[in-house]
Amino acid sequence: MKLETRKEEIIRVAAKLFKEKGYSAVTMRDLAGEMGIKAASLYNHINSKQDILDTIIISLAEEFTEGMRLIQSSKQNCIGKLKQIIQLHIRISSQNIYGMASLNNDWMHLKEKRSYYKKLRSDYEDDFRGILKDGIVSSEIVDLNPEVMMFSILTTLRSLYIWIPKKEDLNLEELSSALNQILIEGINK
Amino acid sequence: MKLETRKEEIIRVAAKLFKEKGYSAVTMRDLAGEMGIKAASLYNHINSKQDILDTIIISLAEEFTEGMRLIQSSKQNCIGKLKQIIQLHIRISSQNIYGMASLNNDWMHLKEKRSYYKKLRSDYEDDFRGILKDGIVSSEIVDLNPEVMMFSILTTLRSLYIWIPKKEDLNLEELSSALNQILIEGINK
DNA sequence: GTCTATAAGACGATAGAC
DNA sequence: GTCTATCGTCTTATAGAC
Repeated sequence: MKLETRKEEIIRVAAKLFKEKGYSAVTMRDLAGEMGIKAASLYNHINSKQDILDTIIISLAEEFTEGMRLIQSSKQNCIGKLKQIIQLHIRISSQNIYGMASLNNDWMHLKEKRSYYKKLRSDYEDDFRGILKDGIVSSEIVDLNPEVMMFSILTTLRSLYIWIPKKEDLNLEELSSALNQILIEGINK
Repeated sequence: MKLETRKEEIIRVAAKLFKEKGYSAVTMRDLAGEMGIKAASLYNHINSKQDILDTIIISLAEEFTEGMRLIQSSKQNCIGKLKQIIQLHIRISSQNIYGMASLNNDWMHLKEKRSYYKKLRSDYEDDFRGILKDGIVSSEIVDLNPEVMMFSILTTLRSLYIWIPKKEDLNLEELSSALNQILIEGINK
């Protein structure tokens, strides 16, 4: 297991603070204090506050893009792909709880990388929508507005970072199984 | 129809800016600029930036609390109450798209009112969970982890403010009907 | 009700010593 | 790699003229 560099430590601690207060409300002095050093010392490892946010968000967004690429290339039906998407979100979210908060809430503070991020997100949603539309055509899923279906499932998955740390007694296999049922079969008996 | 006071206008415009950039990233100069006046002039109508946020968030949180109180006092089964909760979120969210963003993303920037807000939210979730648990006991809904069911439904409803303005061609009755089906019956055919 | 001027401090970031 | 000192700018908010 590779040791964490100082730069990686800064990014990890920054993501934790960004989750608590949001990017704009976290100062370089806050971050330095949490690291046990002075604010000026941070600049020996990173270029700017903006760079930290860029790194956190873009690396996560690319991870989702790569995950979706693998799912798309697998030969499965709609329900199978949806279950894999649920798995993908649980895996990435549980591995990077703090970063997921920035991805969801602070992407608007990206500058040069903002349009790139929006392209990745938009492509991801296009793939997701395509899977649902295929499922409607093949009669695997109900013929309801695919936009509303995607919205409902995706917002649940995008909020996992809030709930996973609050329910530590709930293991990830149990969560995965419950979400598969709830999101796909519903809660009605 | 009552005319909007200057103070109400400031709060409405502030909520719009808070949705776009978050509370911390919006300056009083931004807000004044959007109003067509100077920043100092704002203080003739409001006490502080903090007060604006307090007003936006607490009034919405109390609206949800009151809505839940009415639903609880109505004699309905679990599914009936859930459908009313869906209606409640659609109604409040569509009437105050901008404010919902602050309620969801900027509540951590409350100061004196923060614990009051957290109490309202926690009570709301307790009521929601209670409805689901009753539904499990009466065999109306499936016997899955009520925490995960609540998480899934509630995060979808709490994110409505993002999606409603993006899908203006989708009217609210259609949205309501689709959400009832998706959240309760699932998407499986 | 809006303005100009300004207080008092916090902000991101840099220079240069050690 | 961290420090002290500091720059130039932006921040919320107030005082007082009109």
